[in-house]
Amino acid sequence: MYRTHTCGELRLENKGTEVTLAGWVQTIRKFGAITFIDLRDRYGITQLLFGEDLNKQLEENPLGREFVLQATGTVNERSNKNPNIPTGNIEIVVTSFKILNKSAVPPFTIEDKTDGGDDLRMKYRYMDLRRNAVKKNIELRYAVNRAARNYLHNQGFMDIETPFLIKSTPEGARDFVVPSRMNPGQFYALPQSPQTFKQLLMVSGYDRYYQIVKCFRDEDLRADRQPEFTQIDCEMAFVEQEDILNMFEGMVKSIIKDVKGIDYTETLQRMTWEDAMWNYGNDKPDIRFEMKVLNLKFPTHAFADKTSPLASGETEGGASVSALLKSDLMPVTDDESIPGKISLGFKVFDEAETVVAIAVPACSEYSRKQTDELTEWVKRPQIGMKGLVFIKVNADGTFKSSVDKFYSEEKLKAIAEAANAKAGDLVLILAGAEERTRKAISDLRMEMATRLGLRKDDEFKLLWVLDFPLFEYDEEGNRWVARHHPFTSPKPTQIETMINNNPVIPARPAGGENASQYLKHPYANIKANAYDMVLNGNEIGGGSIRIHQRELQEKMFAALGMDEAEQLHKFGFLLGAFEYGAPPHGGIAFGFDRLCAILGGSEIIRDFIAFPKNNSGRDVMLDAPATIDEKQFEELQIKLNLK
RNA sequence: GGAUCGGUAGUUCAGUUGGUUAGAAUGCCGCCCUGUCACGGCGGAGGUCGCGGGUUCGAGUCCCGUCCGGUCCGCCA
Repeated sequence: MYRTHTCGELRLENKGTEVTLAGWVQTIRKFGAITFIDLRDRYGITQLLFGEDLNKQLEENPLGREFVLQATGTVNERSNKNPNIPTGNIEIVVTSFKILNKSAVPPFTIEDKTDGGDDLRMKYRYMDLRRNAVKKNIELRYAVNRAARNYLHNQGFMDIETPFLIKSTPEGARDFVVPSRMNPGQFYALPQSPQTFKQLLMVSGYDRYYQIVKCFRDEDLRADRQPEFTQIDCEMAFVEQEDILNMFEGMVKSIIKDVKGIDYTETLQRMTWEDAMWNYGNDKPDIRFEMKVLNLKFPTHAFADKTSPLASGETEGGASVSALLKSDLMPVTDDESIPGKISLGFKVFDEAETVVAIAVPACSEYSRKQTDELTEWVKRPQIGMKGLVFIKVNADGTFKSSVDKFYSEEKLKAIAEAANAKAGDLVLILAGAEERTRKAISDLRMEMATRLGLRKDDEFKLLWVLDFPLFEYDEEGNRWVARHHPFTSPKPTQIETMINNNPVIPARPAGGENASQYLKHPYANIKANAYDMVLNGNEIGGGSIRIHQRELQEKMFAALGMDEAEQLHKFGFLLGAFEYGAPPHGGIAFGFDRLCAILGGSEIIRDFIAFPKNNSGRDVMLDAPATIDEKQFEELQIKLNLK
């Protein structure tokens, strides 16, 4: 027997017991005659005391960090107790010990605050995983896994495995492909998700399915994106959107309760996609803080139902304009060559498709240097704005703005008030093309919140975002693509629109700065029966009510530019299944790694995966991917043609 | 595909306008120490400044190329 107890369980009540522990040497503290050794395992750390009588043995068998050690001795009450660890009241007075295995000197310290950099820790991940900081992430991951399984099992869901070797259907993400030796020249693809299989399971009558399952996408990586990642994949039959929302709101609350001990009792806010874009510039808004977006000028084709609280009813080049944008300090000359176009007097706002603002709390004291720095921040290529307009709402009630020469103080005041700015706030205004500007104001909002410490990683705010557009326009391919996926059903009232309109869009006029031409097509306004769950500004889950009739599915494929032959080749099995009694169904999939990371107070999913890949998709420990043997190429009848 | 930051001792980093023998902390090795738990004290070893080329009397420092890593944009149905 290697051990009688773990290194985390002995307490004062075990005093006098003879025990044997096994673990890794964390630290050695030598004091001439006596030696302390902290012995570590998965469960904790226990101090071993080596007395004078063992000195000779220690000299003959010198210990080092990370040696695997077995020690037998008696549990003793410490004379100097350590309140920082659970076993701090006791120590083991060692009577005999055995080195089970030696260790080379580790390249970094196995401590919470390690001295090792990311790259090195990944190369020696098996040692990095010994560190408490990593271990508690892996433990949290397992806790989330169990919580999800418990909830779903109790709700009657069945875990059913689906295959990993499937067929490539190059829609959306790039597939990882696997050559087939038995079928030379042919390839499997690894699933980007078990989407079609879970739909087929609904057709088969397994009306509550789930799987915590690996998915694969051959796309570039990010801090929150890995080429292989895990989803909590779920599907239900005989459900409407409402049923799914309630079921999975329950699941996430149950996970938060089990894992974090937090009773998340409030019903999740539901926000339409359009409201999210309008008020936050983002389809996954972080609602832990306010700082909502004020729309001063916006393209009416992008927000059919929206009017600015300050809209004067005037329009300019298809955009709705707040009267506040009209300069009252500079002469206004209406450009009569464009019917309906109104000149505002301030060129930057004149030329912009969209003008949006946020009020940043308690930043009116920003110095010139700080506002300049913010301006540089929005001008970076990643944000891509040409500049930043600000209004300082001073504590004494005065206003100071970078556009003082265009706007009277009354007007600045009215804008600031409309943006909900209080005395001491700083109003930031961005102007430009719709999509870019809206993304920029969202990025700026998040950045300012981060700087102000408003994004607390121990606070959790959930949200449903609903009514996504069904289609998105791919300018490069000059075609519509499914925003969610091609199995998502449109809102029933909009099926007509989908059927009765030609998906083809006239080519965009050359040199047009306005990239949102396609937004004017009827397809742009078709909304999907789709929903995302958002946690602290991160999309943690998304799903939809699916199409379950062959006719509509064919229409959808056709809208995405697939002819009949292609449809049958890629998805014939699904279209066939829909002819044999497919029930109405829908589902959702949660990003398991991401959910774990956020619950762990991080956005870096790598830290919550035992053996992750690096930014270039490499496993630096295995040094994979790698070349394969010539023999393997021969068996596969594959020749490299590297460029 | 693109942008950007970084690569100097085992490790984490500093290294000024180009200028003598490239530093610190930590780790490692040795000696001392009977109550430490970030132990302490004294001493020691440890460097192809990622790699290749160039400019220069002289390059860790400047230039070009390249490799590796981080972050982001594109991409991620």
